[in-house]
Amino acid sequence: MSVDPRQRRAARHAQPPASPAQQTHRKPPITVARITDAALEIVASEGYDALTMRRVAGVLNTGPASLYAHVVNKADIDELIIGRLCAQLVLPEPDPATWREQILDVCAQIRDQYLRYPGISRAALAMAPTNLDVLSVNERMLAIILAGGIEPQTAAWAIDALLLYVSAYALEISLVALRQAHHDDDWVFGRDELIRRFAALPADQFPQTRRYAAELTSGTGHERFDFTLSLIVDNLTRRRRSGKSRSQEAAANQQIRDGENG
Amino acid sequence: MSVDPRQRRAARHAQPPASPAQQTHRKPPITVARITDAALEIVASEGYDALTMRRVAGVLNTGPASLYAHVVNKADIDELIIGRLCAQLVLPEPDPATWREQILDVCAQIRDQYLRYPGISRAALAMAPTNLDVLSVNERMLAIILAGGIEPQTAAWAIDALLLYVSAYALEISLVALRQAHHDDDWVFGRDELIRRFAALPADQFPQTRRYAAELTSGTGHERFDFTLSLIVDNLTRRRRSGKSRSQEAAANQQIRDGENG
DNA sequence: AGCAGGTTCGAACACCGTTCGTATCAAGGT
DNA sequence: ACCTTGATACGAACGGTGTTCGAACCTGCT
Repeated sequence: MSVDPRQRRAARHAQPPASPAQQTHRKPPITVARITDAALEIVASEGYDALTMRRVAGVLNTGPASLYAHVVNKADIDELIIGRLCAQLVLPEPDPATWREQILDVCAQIRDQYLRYPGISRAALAMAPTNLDVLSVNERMLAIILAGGIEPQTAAWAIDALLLYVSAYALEISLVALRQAHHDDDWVFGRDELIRRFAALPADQFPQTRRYAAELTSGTGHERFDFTLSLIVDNLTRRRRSGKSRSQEAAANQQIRDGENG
Repeated sequence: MSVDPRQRRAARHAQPPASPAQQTHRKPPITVARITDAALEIVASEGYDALTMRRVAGVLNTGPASLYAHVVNKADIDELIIGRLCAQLVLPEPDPATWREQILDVCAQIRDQYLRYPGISRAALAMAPTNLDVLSVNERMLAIILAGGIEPQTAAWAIDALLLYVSAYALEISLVALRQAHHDDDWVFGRDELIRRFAALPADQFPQTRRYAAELTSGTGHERFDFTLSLIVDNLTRRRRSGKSRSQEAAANQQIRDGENG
């Protein structure tokens, strides 16, 4: 019935475990799960740029054409690995008392998963928001923020902002890490080299950059990450609905859209 | 002596206009400026994925090998077009009274430039922060935020957060636009289709997504963009250094956060 | 047994970034 | 005038990519 892998993908969710351990034969069959495993293995060890149809097929001891019976596209493989990655997250039950820590924890988990598979966030950014696994993450994040008493519209946009920033942050970190690993030493600069370069800029054109080179290059750990996420989440609490002062909230929303050029 | 295009790139900045209008011959010579023009033309009309060495060479009526006398890499072309794009921004003189509007305006300009050249923000995300033109933008943004009385460390991290978010936002918008343009109609969903899909999700697993499908899919214009940027910039004012006399600036900021502290 | 349909996969297509070697061409030095 | 020199231009090719085609193969069912 399902020759077309598109129909396969449509029916991929909700699969019974089928028969257990029947591949006593020499060559195990190619499955979507094995393709996903191979792809993630490649990305984890060599980065997203090395994720190639031929490389995946090579891990599975076959040719690239064999994959297209199980997978529509390379974009389909991207969707598979992002889905697997989302499924590995541990999503807490929404708790109104600790919703802030909960949402920050989920974001940190996503970041760490992205960093475990360098460059994979590029696939996450390019993926359509149709996938069930990423929708599950969205659902849980929405539930957590709603439990914090934030307005639905604010919560929805906040989730978008958080996920977008997390992806971009992980992508940037991964790219410099991959550049370092590939060129091995130079052509990419460490923090000291970067400060030296900033100090060597023309003084009349880059006064602030020269003066604050240390601040510009700091944030080696995840300080920048924590900074931005706290910025977003802290400001969310100002817009939470409270039974008393609706006027306060109206003022806050007015403040939102007084920015430029609507 | 400068056969090597790397040395060309090093000497690319600060070029005298050289001899004017000497190409009275039939075929104008290939220059870095013409390569940049051709590349931007391609990206503007067909998107970043269509930016290819062969396409650029085709616009210039030559073969791909001819480009490598002027350019090191394709990454070098990426750097050229991002630099050109940054140079086209109009960066205001820092004004302590309107620093908030100024920084939002610069971000909106960057966003619009990114959207004018669909997918180009991928190149911006992947580029090393060494380029002079992007450093100029950084410098000006830093000066603007510092004029607002924000602490240097906070300002530096805020710039990073803003640029990262703007790039990711523009990339996402560009990608869905390109998907719409390529597949022409279906396989990509408009907002109505998306709401319908959200409503069709299993009720026990996606209660919030089903309930707030309208909020999740709203923000068609740049409302999401304005929301997030305001979120970041508004919360910056809370961490400004409480120091010397900054009366007018304090008044402006008081106006901003009038909803707080009664 | 015979058939049918899903699965595997070698070969190929069109395209990509990049390199090599050669042809072209303007200017400089006898 | 010629020859030399050095930079530019570019056809051809290499190895890699995603994807398709068609023929084999195997498996399960009548």
